[in-house]
Amino acid sequence: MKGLRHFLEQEIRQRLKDRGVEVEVRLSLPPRPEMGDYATNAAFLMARTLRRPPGELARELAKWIQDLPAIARADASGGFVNLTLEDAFLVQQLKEVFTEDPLPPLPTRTRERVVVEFVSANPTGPLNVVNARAAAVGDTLVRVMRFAGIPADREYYVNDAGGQIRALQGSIEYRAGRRETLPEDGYGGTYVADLARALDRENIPVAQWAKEAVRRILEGQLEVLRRYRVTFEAVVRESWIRESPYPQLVKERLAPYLYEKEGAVYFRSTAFPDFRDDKDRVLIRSNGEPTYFFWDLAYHLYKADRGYTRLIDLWGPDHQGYIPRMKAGLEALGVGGHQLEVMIVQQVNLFREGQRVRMSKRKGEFYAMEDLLEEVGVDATRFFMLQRAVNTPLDFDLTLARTLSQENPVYYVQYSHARVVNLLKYAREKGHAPEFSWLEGFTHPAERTLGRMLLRFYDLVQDVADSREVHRLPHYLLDLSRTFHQFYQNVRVVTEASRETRRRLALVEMFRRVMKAGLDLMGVEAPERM
RNA sequence: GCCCCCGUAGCUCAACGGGACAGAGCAGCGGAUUUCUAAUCCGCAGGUUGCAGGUUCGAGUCCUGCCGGGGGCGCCA
Repeated sequence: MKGLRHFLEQEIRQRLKDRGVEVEVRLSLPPRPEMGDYATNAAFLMARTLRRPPGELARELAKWIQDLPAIARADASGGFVNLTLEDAFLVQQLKEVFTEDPLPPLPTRTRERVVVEFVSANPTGPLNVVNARAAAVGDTLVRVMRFAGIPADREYYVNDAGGQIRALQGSIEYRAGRRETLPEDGYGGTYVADLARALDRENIPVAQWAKEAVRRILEGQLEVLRRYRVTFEAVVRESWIRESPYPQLVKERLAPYLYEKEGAVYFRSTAFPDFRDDKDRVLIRSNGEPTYFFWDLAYHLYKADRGYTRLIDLWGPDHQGYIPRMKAGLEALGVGGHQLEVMIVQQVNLFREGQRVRMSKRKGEFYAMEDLLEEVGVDATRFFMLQRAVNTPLDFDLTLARTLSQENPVYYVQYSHARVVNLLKYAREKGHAPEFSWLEGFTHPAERTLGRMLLRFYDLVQDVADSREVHRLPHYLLDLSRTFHQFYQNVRVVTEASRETRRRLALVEMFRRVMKAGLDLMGVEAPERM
């Protein structure tokens, strides 16, 4: 068991079970480090059902578990039980958990198969900054899940059919002077003019323009994403879905929930109280054209059909109201509405020199994802995008992200990696290599603090994978960096004393591995020098 | 009018099933360096968690109402 906390929780749960007590023991960090390594509120939880005072139960609980080999001390404090771990146990864990380089992912621990769909921008223009946020989150979530032993894939959906494509066609025609007016819902960006010029010059038949434009725009989007270190296991086109058997399947399976009104076919989404849709939804318009909702259901059925048991979608805030009908639809399709998990990625506000940057100018020009990568780079962009909980709006400070200095958290973290690499290199030049087996205890408090922080890594990875709270990863790495910098400040590693040097180098090497693994999960570079 | 998200230090944000004295970074002030990289470290200061009630042994977290910001309420996608 690689997660220290998860391991201890199980140990304690088992011990209590032996005493005839069943309680979901959860360990947390005590408010102040001197109180111990972990704390549990289990006594409070037991108090309710056993109808006994928590303080008393905590003392009893402490007595029951204090002789566990991992535990040096268990102190009851109020209703809490604070645990201090045995140094020997911590060291043994460190040596066991961090032996391999690079750190290996956890073994598969579920039958679930996850597909995360994100960005899925319309192929009618360049990617924007919210797409950059969704890309960072979706990609990192997949990386973390895989590392945590949950099979997961990335997917990109292309709406290359329907009204917007007609609008694109019309917009290009207009820009090429083949049409009097811009369509009402047309696109006015300069990229449309560029496309018009190119397509015209290359003598592409006018009827092919939209198709060709979509191809080029999509390629451009995927290229920007590749530069951002995001690739997809699958890119699925709506035009392909339309030709597939899935639309027919949707019609058949939804039949019991369909009715006609005013010439249109409605899906009775309100028939599923679990998902609380306000009203029934049109599936087929009165003119015979299916709605976007219909094609989207077909697409999601296709996902389930490929063996995915959990469908995670990252949507923009303007799609909030779309969730209930989609879940109801999947329920009716037999996929199960609860299999769909929608993460709403909130907006991104750009600031430069403290001033709000207007993202959309007139004529369809806007600050695009490419501009962001060019201005602040991939590392800073990914790091900043991952730092906040996805369902809260994000203020992105371009000036700060660009700053090559102390106040920039990206460099703080990267610097700790560069520093540790340099330290190991220096040691090697002096003839010292890390020796794990010589690590038997701690000779300085900062060593223990660092070791304890390292052992949180696999716990964190599992927590992030389960909770989907990707922002906890950069926060942990920031914390871990701080701990390492403190260690570095307080503990001289390379000295004349060869044995002490080499056992300290073992701890240093473990830090390097964890930091490297953590940065990899975020898709952020781990520099060797800065 | 109804639905969803957000409101925590001057600024940007944490707070892991409701848990202990609400924590970081930045900005501010004061210190540490002829370094195994100072892109670092240490210290000081900074709070009625938007407001008012409620539930609970215990609320930033749950419930109700209100205020403020954002988004949605199409036979658009």
